Amino acid sequence: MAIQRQSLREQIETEVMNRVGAGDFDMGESINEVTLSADLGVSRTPLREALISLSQQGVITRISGKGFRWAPISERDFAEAVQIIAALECLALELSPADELNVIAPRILDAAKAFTATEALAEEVNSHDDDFHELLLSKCPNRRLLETIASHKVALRRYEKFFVGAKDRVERAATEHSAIANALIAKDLSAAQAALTANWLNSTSRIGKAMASKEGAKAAV
Amino acid sequence: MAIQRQSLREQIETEVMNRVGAGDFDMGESINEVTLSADLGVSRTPLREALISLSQQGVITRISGKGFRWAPISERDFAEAVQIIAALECLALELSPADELNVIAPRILDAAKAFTATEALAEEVNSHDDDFHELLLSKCPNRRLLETIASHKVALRRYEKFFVGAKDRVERAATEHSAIANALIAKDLSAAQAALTANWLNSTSRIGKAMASKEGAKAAV
DNA sequence: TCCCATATTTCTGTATACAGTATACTGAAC
DNA sequence: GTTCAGTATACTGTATACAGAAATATGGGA
Repeated sequence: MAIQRQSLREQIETEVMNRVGAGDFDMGESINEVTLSADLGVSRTPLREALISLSQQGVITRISGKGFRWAPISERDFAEAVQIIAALECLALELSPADELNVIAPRILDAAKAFTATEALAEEVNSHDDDFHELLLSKCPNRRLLETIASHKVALRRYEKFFVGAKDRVERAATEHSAIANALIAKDLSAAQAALTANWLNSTSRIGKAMASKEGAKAAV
Repeated sequence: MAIQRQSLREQIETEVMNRVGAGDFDMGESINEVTLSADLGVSRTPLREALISLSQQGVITRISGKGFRWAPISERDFAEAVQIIAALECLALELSPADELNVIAPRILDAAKAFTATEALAEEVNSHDDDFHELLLSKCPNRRLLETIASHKVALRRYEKFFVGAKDRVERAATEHSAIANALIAKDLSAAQAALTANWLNSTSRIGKAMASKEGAKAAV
């Protein structure tokens, strides 16, 4: 049994990010360390350490003397992160040994198709999406690269709540992911990269619309 | 007058990195928080916060329960970081508005040539190198990207000491940088990207040799 | 001499305490 | 009513204290 005593700081980091994903915090607002630490049932020390870690990942901004603040969200901010992730995932594909990529290509296609089978539960869709990308990059030998990608994806969790309502999300993802997988099966790396980039960049415009409509709904209340 | 009271944590971070660049620490070894904080004349709290920040940048690794450790250096580790930086700087060029890039292209060439004029003082060479890349990316509108690139470059400071002895470094850099600049002047973005990538990847093989010779010198003592 | 168990020390991870700065509030002058 | 000064409060940044886990040293038995 592999009980891995996780440090409080790490637990706090994941818990905070779960709450961020659930939309429990107002992005752009400042963070009260005392309140939050009390809410989590821990002291300020490990909380601050977790917040510093998250600020390095772009989830939080820190202003000297004024403490921490949830990094504001915007379509532009989302686009910036996505541009980086897309480029890095393309690099990861490029660095993956071609033969190993061929071996897993069919499985990647399966993962892409698995989408359509799911019910539209938001969490389940997220999980499938993560699985797909994880499998896609699983043969990349550059571990630092994989860590960097993961780090940037953390920042995107601030936008999770905007995804829940998207009806056509499942179909789109399945289509786009299948395109990537098929390109890999055809041993066409640059086509796979193009499809992968398209997959990411498309999400930007989707988010833009989702944010606009949610903002409208919010204003109506 | 713009006095900006810097937090202790930030000062520690820069001081620690300066010492890393100077080769004051043995990479791969564990970090004693008490000793280091006493040496810096601060308490453990801001030191730990700085170390956490640096661990996010890949300068330090942390093992639960065993504290911090200087991330080991190796040619492979260097190569991993360089692959990422090269890809991200290429992306930054791609995202820079073409017209703005044209405007600064001559200045970029000047910066490339400025190299040859310098004496071979290690610090001055580093500074020129940084200036060149900073100017090159100055028109990139994706701020997150620029921060990410900077973050990865911090990790490379662990290898600074291996650069000092390189005689031909100045000429090589001048040549490679000029190639980048000339491609930009010719409005050939992909050629510029190729030259930029080559510039970075070349540094990997150079580091490999430098590490081998320094290691040999160390073993001889 | 080597190995293992136990004791001791060291060090990390977390909580608490304190100081100084930023913010909010109150009240008086205009 | 508005503006400014002065005071009180809240909060961050840093230092210190404490508990528990690792690492190291000590000693006895094979």
